[in-house]
Amino acid sequence: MYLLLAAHPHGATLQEVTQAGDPHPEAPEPRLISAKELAAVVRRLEQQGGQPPRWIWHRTRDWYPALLASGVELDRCYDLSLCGSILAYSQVTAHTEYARNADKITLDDLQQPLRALQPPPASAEQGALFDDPGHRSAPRHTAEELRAEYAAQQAALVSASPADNRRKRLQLLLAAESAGAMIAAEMQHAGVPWREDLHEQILADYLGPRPPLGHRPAKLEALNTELRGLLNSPGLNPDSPQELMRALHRNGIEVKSTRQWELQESKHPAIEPLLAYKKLSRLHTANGWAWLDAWVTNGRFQPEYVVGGVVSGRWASRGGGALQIPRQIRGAVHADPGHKLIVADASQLEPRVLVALAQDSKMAEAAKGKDLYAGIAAQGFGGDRAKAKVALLGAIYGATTGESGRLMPQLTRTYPRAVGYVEQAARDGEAGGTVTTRLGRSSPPPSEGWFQSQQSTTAEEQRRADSIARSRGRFTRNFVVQGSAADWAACWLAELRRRLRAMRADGSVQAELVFFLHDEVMVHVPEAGVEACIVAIEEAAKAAKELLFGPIPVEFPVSVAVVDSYDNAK
DNA sequence: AATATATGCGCG
DNA sequence: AAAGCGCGCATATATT
Repeated sequence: MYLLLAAHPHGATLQEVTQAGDPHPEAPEPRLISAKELAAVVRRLEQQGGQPPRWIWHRTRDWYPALLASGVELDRCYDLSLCGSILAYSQVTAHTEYARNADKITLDDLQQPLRALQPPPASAEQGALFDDPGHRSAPRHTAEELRAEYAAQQAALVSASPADNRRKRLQLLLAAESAGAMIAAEMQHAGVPWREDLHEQILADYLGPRPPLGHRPAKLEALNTELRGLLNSPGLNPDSPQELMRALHRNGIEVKSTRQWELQESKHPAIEPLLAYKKLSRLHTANGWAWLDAWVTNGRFQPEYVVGGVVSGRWASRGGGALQIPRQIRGAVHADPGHKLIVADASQLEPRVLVALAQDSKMAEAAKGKDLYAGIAAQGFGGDRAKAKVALLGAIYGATTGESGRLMPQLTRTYPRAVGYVEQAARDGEAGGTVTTRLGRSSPPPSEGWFQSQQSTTAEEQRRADSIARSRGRFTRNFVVQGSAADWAACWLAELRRRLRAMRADGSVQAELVFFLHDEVMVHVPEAGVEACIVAIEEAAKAAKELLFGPIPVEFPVSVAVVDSYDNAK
């Protein structure tokens, strides 16, 4: 059953449609549901017997958080905004009317938030918000508009070529992207278990007691005093790069910037305390007491995950820097009593994805073991694992200089197919073309300005144009690998969600997905459910590989850690 | 005073 | 200007 939900000034319009997006011939007319009764109606439809419906809506993040807050969890959805973005740009559907009209319909339009249904009436009193005229505005999209949009998207999908399973894979991508949107909302709803007391202990150990507002913590203050002495700069504020640079120069430390890596080169006695200051200052400003106050509530860190926030298909995030939780404070991420955290990450995901994409059998040989870099080292780098790693990552990122640049010819000799694959992607990008991930997400085309920049006349302009072209080549080179890895991760996540939901439904294991970061997931689970969860994580990884690549002889191993505290994972 | 850009650093 | 991709955030600094 396909149920379309559209915003309405007084709540929502519900309409049953066919898979293709036509009005359902036997279903009743579209039905108006008040904001107040929405959650209950959705729950009833979700739980009536048989296969749960697929909810079709403009944007998952406008609807789902409120439903979750009301205790309603759904099985499947179709996110018109996210799927529309993919279909509008995908080369798999580039020939369709949908793609041609895309900039008219379109993304700008689709990505505007719907204002009609504001966040959840979590309680009866808050429901009153809806009666406040100030919060009411006409919805941007009627049910009919959304139905037509859905029908157009399905038509585009159906007219994609079935050859080589491209259509099937694109369909899979749309399903995975929509599932990802639900998972993102569910993870935000659940939050990462965060022990404020442990976090404060960590801060106290590194920085000293919590200082009054606007003051440096004791340890930073002490380091600052030491620095001022060592650099003969009594008024120095080391947080000011300009002041710091001048002070360093006065003391004969000839750096061009105040970055760590450059400072490390100097032997001056002020360097050590300076680096220590920078390290601690970073902790204080980025994840100190202010961070804790702002982002952790009732023992949970609840960042917003932005599905579709990165063109490659990776997720972005908002609030609290969820994608950059530093190692220093991971000890504060701690399972509830009687629970464990299962932290699983896909080992060396991007290189393995490259192996599968390029069908490089020689590199697949190297990828047989758990440690791909060791395998590569044994085959072509005299057993030097570090070298092998630098070379391979350099190929994926487009390194031209430095050690990894120098190692490229050696890598190319041993693995012409794998290197050839990313080289081709780079050349496509340099020429202004677009590239596509395994499941069919395409890189955005260059802007018109880009093509203009390539029409250069003078030698100086030409140099600049080449540099811009190469930069785009590095982007497309990386896009095919990073984006296909994101395809894999999306399927992994969706498959894992399915399994966890099944276990929750049969009452066996109450496990929750609480964190996701590119190639890593965290599940919070009662101790008794740990084994079942590990199986689910591993099975989901296998399933993801099959879905993307079929039965090819490339493994995507996951490393799993069962811990009380995140800092004990890997 | 408000807003935009640069710097630096954290994560994958 | 860290070789070489992607992101977010806090602070300093520049611009209006």
